Amino acid sequence: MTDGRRRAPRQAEAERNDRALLRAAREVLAVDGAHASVAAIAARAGVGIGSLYRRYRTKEELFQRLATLSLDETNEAAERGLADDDPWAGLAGFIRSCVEFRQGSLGPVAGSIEVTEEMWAKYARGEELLAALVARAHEAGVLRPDVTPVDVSLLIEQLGTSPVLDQLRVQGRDDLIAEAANAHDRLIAIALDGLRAVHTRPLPGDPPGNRLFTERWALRPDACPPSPRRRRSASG
Amino acid sequence: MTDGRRRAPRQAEAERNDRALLRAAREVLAVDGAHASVAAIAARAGVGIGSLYRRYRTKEELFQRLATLSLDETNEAAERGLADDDPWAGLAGFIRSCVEFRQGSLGPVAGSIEVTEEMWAKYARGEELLAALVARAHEAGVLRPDVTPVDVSLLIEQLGTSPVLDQLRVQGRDDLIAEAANAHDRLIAIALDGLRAVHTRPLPGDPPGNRLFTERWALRPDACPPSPRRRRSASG
DNA sequence: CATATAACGGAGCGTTTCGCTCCGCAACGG
DNA sequence: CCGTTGCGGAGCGAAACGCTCCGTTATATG
Repeated sequence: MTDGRRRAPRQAEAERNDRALLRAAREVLAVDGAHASVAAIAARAGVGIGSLYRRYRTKEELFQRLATLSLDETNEAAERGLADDDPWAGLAGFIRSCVEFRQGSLGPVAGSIEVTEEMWAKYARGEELLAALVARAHEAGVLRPDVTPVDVSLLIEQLGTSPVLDQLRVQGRDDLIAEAANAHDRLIAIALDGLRAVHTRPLPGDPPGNRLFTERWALRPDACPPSPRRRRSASG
Repeated sequence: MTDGRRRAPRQAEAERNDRALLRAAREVLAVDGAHASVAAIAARAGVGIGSLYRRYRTKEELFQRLATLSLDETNEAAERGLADDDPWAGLAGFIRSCVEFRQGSLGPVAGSIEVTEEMWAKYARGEELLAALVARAHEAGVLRPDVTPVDVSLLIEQLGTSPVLDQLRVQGRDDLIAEAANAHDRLIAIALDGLRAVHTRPLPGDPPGNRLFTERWALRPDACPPSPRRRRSASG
């Protein structure tokens, strides 16, 4: 019995492994999309499959935890953005943060994992924060007038994956990765400038609705990727 | 030998099937990335697998043909852009065209198929055309000064896939597809505006080099997706 | 040293998916 | 009738996948 006095060294290793798993999962998801395999995640984390399954009972559970943490990171970034006195810098910093930690890489798992109540709650909170960020930028006159929070969210997802960068990573071309990352940064800068209020021509069509985000997360039973091997059979 | 007089009716059907296959391949690639399966392509084209393999001997051959056609489309779009008297409209139209026909969806197969000499030649031609398009826009002062042709190419690839749109398509949410497509158009408009010369702040870092494009297409034997079942064994 | 405990890595099981082959069938021409 | 030509898809061997199970290794105590 350690009684909680001092962490056993193996317990510290377990914690490091958990963090490595979550980071690896995000990276593999960004590259392989919906087909990301647990074996690839474990390998990338430098951890045995056994350890992964000791921490998470199923692939779905791992992805749910990842999604929850991603929502947390999003909300923290939004709060940091609101804490910035400059409305534009706050919004731009938020977008950059979300792109940086690859918020969008979880998109491919939408519809294939069950959305917990905790996740919905965090998502709703993030919606409020983003709405505030966007509203403040509009009031300050620094954001082009017809840009909506949904536009911003979609832009984050669009920029959240860098095809070239991810592919070079999976190919192990470490010599080109820095250049590709810089190239990606340039695209982000271009897109952010496109959001500025200097552009007065209205955006095409009607503003997109929230359903584009919410409905794709509705669990559809035929979505195969994460858990074809159902643990808990139809219970109720 | 029909000698080219009149196509037999079955031959016309074969041609329609070929076109359907190529279109389906592009769509499936956009959604499933490197893991796109021939069965999915054939099914989406409404064609039997047998017909696919009568036209193309391997999956690799299909993808090579697709890539070649994609390069043709790119070059035609660039020529149309140069034919436009307005330098900005020409460049923007080129970008829109490439995004529209999903030029970027072939990215995931890079490194997994052999690049033919014909493909390299067409690619080189496209490089020249794009350089001319960009140079002309710079001379007219409508494109922000430090944007390079590689920036433009990467932007096309970045915008070429719409995560939300593709996912809704695969989920069969036809009711939301129009809205998602419109949302994607808004992002394109934003990004294009970000390219305009009204923005004078320099882009971060050094301009990206061509190697980001060329080197990823170098065939690496461990890239699994398209033809694990090698047809022609090492015939060196 | 022996023993107990706890976290580790990965071989391997059963299943699914994949690239591709093969063959029976339908549509035309004589 | 037969011959030709293109069609669709069942099914084969191989690979990948989610997950289980077990032998190994590291620490703690005598």
